[in-house]
Amino acid sequence: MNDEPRTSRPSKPLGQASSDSKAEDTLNAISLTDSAASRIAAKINSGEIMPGRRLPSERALASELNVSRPALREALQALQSAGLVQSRRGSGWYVQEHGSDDGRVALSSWMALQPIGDIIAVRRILEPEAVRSIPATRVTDVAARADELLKEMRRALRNGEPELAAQLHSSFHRTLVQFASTRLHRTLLASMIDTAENAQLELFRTPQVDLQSLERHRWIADALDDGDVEEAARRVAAHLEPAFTFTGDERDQTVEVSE
Amino acid sequence: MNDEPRTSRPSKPLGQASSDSKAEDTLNAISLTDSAASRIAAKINSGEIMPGRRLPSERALASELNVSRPALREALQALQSAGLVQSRRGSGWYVQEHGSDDGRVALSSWMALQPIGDIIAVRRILEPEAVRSIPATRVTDVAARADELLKEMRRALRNGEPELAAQLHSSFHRTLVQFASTRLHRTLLASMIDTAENAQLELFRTPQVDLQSLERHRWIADALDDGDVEEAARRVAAHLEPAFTFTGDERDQTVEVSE
DNA sequence: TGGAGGTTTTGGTCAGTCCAATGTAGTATC
DNA sequence: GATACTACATTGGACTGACCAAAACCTCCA
Repeated sequence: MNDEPRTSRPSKPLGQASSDSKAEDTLNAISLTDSAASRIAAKINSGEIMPGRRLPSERALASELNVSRPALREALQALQSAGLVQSRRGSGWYVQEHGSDDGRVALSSWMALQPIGDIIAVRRILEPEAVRSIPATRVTDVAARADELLKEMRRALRNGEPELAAQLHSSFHRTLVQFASTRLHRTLLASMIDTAENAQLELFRTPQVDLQSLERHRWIADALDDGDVEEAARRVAAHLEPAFTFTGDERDQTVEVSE
Repeated sequence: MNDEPRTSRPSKPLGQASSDSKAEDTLNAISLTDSAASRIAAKINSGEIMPGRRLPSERALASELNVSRPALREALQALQSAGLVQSRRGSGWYVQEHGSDDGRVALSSWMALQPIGDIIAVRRILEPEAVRSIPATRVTDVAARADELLKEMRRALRNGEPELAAQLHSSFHRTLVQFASTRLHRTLLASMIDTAENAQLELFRTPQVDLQSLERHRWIADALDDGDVEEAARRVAAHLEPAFTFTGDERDQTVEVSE
């Protein structure tokens, strides 16, 4: 077949635009898409393209990086998923601003891959701290909202709606942590709470457990009703104690080979 | 499930393409790629395709989801970036196993977008807890390694190698947290420490600050030398106090409008 | 001067084609 | 009969060229 070293693209006349493409060898060995992605990421992280600014158009970038537009688009899509860039139809690709919330999809799908037990364990560290950050002036607000959610939760459980209950349970926790001092703190917790929701669904399907759970949440809310944020934080920690939580990791379910 | 006549692809006002799917409206309104990505993610998260198993081939999946292969590939690439799936050339796309470490690239690039001040603040919560998890039997090991790193750090600073110093600084912190009880805890911290390293570089370039920093790390290591993990944890927290840290966010640099 | 309307640019999507890595079945060999 | 090798089918990787729609830009006219 082709006796040429595999560095050259098949029948591509453009050849090597850069005569010194030695450092790129390692990247080329992987995949063009990945290579393009890291080269774009490098442009961004190095500050060559500042946050908020526009990248060159797809066609321009593609020719600059010596890849086809489809390959370039795959790379951009990957970077978008990672929260590095964002596309605006008809306008261009823009470098994501610092602290923008859009990367949360990336975080969430990543978090979904983590063992639920790990998530609870880390929440046990982060969540009490977030509760401690509730301003004294807002404690009553939070307590009121928590009470409301618990009431709805009880109703949902009575009506045999475990999905709704699980959802309300997530809202309860999100309510508790809404005043975490930094956005990162809030975002991480929100993502972990969301991810845990699915697993918690199991809990709410077993009648005995769901009532226990409700009681423990009532216990937390009581502390808030008293305006005792510190005690509430302690109770949240206790609530997330491994012994109490569902570390379900049932790999033993029947795995059917669908064709 | 969805048998609506979506055949007419061009000239399709994707405004109200679907007559029945209400839940998908929001997705459909975005982009075919995104829609495909979430539909695949749904397949995975719902357990329809278990971790480790193979997805249908690109051609099959594309026709199943009523998108073209390029669009499908963009979606897959995005999911891969998020750590949900992984491709094996010539074999197929596979659902990533739980707890696999490959998603860390996604986490790191996401973390890199977060304000450095936020990162430090969250580290201040997670890092002391990780230090507390050092087993009594391993404290001397950790202490020895920490001492070693500090020595190298001092040498690097004297030799005017701030990059090396920053790197060693990261290693120091990674050493402290290596016994965090869960992988998620370790991964999050590692990612935050790495991200912070770049910002910390600034510190190590200013002679006064670098020595202060060295002193504070010495202070932490001393507690470890005494075998007092609890005290070490407290000192780590103090070390990460906002007042002490560099929250650099200089947006005021000249932004020139190229072209 | 200020819109209205057309033109250009840009991302979104598609079809068709080829290449290379992988996996497999079938054949030849011992 | 077991093993090694070859040929082929499948699959991801990549490219070309084209068209559409949204956005941005520009021109021209009132």
